[in-house]
Amino acid sequence: YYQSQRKDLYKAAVDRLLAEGKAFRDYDPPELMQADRAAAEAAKQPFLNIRRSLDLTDADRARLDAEGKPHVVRFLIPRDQKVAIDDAVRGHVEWDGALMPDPVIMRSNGTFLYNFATVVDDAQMEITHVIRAEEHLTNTAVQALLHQALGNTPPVFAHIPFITSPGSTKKLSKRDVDKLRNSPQLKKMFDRADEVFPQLGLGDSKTLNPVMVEYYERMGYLPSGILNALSRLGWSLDDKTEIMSLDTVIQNFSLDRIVKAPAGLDPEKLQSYQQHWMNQLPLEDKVAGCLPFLQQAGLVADADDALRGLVGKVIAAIGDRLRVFSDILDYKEFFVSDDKLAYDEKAFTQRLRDAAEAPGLLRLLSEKLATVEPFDAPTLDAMVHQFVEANGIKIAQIVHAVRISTTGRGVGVGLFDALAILGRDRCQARIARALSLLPAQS
RNA sequence: GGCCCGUUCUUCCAGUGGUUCAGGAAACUGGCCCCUCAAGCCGGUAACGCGGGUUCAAAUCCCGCACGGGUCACCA
Repeated sequence: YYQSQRKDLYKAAVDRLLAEGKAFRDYDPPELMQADRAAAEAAKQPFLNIRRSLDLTDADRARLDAEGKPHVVRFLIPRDQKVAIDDAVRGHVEWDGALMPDPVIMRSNGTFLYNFATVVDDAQMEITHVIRAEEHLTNTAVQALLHQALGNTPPVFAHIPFITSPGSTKKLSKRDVDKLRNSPQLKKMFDRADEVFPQLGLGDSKTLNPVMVEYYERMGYLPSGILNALSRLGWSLDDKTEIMSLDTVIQNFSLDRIVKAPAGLDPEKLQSYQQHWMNQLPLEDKVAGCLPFLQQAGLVADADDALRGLVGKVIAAIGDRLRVFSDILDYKEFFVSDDKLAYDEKAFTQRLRDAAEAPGLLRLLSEKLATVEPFDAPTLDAMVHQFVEANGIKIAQIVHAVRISTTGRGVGVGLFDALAILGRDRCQARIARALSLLPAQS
């Protein structure tokens, strides 16, 4: 709906109010009003507009109109009256009409103000509940009075708390991005944006950040995770339930369990809900969710069955380390060619360069790889343990060297899973390449 | 500044006069497990803003104070 389409409705309501003496045409120019306001402030008095135009006669108004003098229409606040609503969240809230300036309801150009249009609309559309953020609570005084003047049955109002910035009590606002960037709670999310979005060609945390809904979508968060986190902000089902699906929320939601105090977004907790719902997802859904990220990053080509199979195996190995779909980008080692594998310098040095016996053991193990049959994780696991025993070494002495040489990293999925996914040839090729990068030994 | 709203662990919630020396989750932390990182399991730390009332009994009701927030447009 557009206000511009409903002008006739608003006009009729204004005319009625005017005819009934519940509104008046105000010919005072805005500058005069501002001066009045400034004077009131200077005198430390609460501001109330001066109703000069109320003394105008019909003849005065006709003359002013003939002169082309513009006017607005103001709603005449009953200053001898109190207004009250029974808010579904906050309970009984009262205001004193004596303290409320007369609000403009129609501009001098003939258009209408939100605070008025919404009242006309709500009545005409038979709205039963107005549920909105707490920052609108003050507006409700005027709206309630307007409903009363128009003879409407007012809707039930429910003013729910807004969401605050993490670690703050202030309304979460896009205008504060720069401050938020440095907040300890949000810093990780900004940093992650800088890691992930450039790979996807989406800019960085300056273009997409955690105060924007799009951030979560582009980062590969699940709607169910976001929804769960948001649902638990300012509302609860009971004293225990944390994990909730949309259906659960729909079935159980009630206004009377909404908390009154504003709540801060907690990225850690969001992450925890997200993790839960990601773990619930069947493997094929995870594959479908991750593939677009790999493609957008240029790591894989169009999806065929073979690629889906590979991605499925990788995701299965990643397991619960996959929190959001874009996390798949942390496992590039499975998608790059052997000669393009990058090494984590620190791990490479610690596990290969500085580990005196590592190269020798690696060479031996690589030979063993040739005979592993089938080349799967359990068999590899057994073989390595045998190898460890046969050589009288500790498992740590070989495992890290294998990991860094085949995956390029010191951390990652289970080593035997990684080896099985890569397959015999690629494992041997990668080990050979890593060894070739070490200084020649006698 | 006026008006309005709010105030339970670090955070998000539970609690509507006694079954609560306040319960759950996240975070943090100790341990187990372990090829790394996670996850998982077991355990731990940690709160009723302050002051007055009312009552046999108050986190829960009342009053005041303090602090925090929202809002004060011919914006929506």
